[in-house]
Amino acid sequence: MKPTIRDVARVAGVSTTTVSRVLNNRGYISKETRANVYTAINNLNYLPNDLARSLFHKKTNTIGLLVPNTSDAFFGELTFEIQSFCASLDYKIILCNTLNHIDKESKYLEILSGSQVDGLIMSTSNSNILNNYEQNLPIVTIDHYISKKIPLVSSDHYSGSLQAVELLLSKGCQHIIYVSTFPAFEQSSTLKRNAYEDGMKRQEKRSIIYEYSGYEEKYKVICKLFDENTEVDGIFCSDDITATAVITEAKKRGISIPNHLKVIGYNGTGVSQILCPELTTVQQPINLIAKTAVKSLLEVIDGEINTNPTKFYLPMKIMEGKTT
Amino acid sequence: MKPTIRDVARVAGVSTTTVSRVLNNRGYISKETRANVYTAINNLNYLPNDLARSLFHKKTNTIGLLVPNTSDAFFGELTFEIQSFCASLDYKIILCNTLNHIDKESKYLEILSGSQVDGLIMSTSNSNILNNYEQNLPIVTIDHYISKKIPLVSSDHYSGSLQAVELLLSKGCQHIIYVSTFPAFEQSSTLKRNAYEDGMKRQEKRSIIYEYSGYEEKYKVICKLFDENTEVDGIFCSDDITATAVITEAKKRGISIPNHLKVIGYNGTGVSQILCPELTTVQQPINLIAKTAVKSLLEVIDGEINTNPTKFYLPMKIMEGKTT
DNA sequence: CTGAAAGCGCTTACAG
DNA sequence: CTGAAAGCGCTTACAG
Repeated sequence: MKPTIRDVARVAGVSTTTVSRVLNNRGYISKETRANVYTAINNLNYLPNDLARSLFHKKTNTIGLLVPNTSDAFFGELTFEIQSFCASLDYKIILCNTLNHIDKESKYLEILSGSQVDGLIMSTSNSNILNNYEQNLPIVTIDHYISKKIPLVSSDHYSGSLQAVELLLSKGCQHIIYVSTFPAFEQSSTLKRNAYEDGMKRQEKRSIIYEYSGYEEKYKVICKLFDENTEVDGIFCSDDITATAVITEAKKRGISIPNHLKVIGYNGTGVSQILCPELTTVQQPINLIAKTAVKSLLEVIDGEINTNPTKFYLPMKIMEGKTT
Repeated sequence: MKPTIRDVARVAGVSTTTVSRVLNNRGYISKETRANVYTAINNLNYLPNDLARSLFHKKTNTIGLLVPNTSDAFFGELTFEIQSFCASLDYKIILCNTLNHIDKESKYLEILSGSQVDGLIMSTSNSNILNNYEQNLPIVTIDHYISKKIPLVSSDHYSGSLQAVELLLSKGCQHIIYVSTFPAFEQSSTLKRNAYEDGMKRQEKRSIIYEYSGYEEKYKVICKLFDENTEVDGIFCSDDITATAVITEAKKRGISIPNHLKVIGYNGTGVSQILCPELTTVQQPINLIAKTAVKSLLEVIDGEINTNPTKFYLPMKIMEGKTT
């Protein structure tokens, strides 16, 4: 059996109160007593039970993190950054992969509430379906706006996408197409699309948009795009993986990049930069997103009066490679 | 304040004992009482506090997961698979990214012990440095052998690597080189390397090995490899990212793949298959690794007598693309 | 079928 | 400087 504070008290010949005070550096303790307690702790290999502490304090120093899938490069990195930053602030992370399934999300929410997490960071689609249990739980969302009361942390997708379109335009592209996943799960999709359309409109160019939902459909849609737009000379993609697929198809068709066609991706995760360093992409500030989300969640948890704006739109940066 | 079992008892006009029995479906309860309790629960929006339950049962249904970094595609996927499978078995995951730093590892181990996790899944380098606290904690490691008592789950790296070498040989390669990260952190590196050497020896071919440790060094080493071995016609890489770098450099030098040079990577994660579908690679059965690790951990946690072998070497499969 | 009591491992007023 | 007591929110023998 694991030793408890009682065992320590017995061995050190003091009360549990005293042991607790030594442990928490609280009140006055004679040097001798303190020393005795510490030797007992060491001899017994005693480690305080955080469950009991949390129960008393009504604070677990644990945060629930909901993401769709850590296999996805963006979320894998985001999870890393959030967990690492939390650890530096003495918070633990309970990780939940929701796959954007509404039933999983609400089950996880219930589990996390039951686990008495101090707060929630959510970057998952159906965030608006909060159980009653979460009414008073501090929450911050990433990329998914829920309500005025819940802080939102997000890349400035509109501005980032506008930069992409403007880069293509400035390089002389005349026929720029936007290819995207179907904007069902991601609120950011709408922003990207709007930015593309606005950017085109300003230059009095016609918007051409292709959207797909599944894997096979993606390939078909890309082929269709090339078939139907032989004059295309610029493609802005909603993510790097799509951009890679576009580039592959273009090469297959003998279209030279960046001479005849310029391509820009989106996200700029570490993996895609390593695997496709040549890709020009709009990079999300993942580390900054993580830190901002954690900080503003902790502000709510610590009950700091929050008159700050509760939306953060973080700057995106174009990483220019060789595809533009 | 969150309602407690006491509030429910008060509202339902029964004792907390009775509420608890309703909650846990234990003992006999009259239909009427049960109904009353449920309406009280619903009206109050009551959710049991798992902290208190865990404290009593000495069981948290929580597992600590230590990986180097979820940004890495392999660990991002592994984390997803482990967490998802655990969730289906009603276990939570506390995630820790160790970056293979020994000090972080041992700090996380202490935190997890304090959190009373029921067990640990470790896939991190210094696993042999267990604190005293973990002496009796059920542990399973992935890819890092610690001792006979601790189950190890691993891909069959030796056999997988041998397959790779044999594939290159069977395709007629005469000068096969092995490029790898410096085998400091990964025990698997040694196995891969041994398999390469054995495979070469069997065909009476000379082994040529290049190893690097950092990012810049990788690039230099790859260049050196080509400079020093103009006759190279096969390269087996310790991971897909290295393989991609090799391919990029080969193309730059005008070496045609797979005609003049065949390249095989290692890991076969989802991202690299999406971003570089043409790469031939030795794929790790990530889903199987996750399930095996979780299952054998739960066996230990559930105290099932374990006369089973405590090492699992899971089969790897070559995914043949267009680089061989 | 139901409740009072003790206890899981801690912490903190309170009293001395 | 130190300890006895109550309590965090549960559960489970035990008794009726």
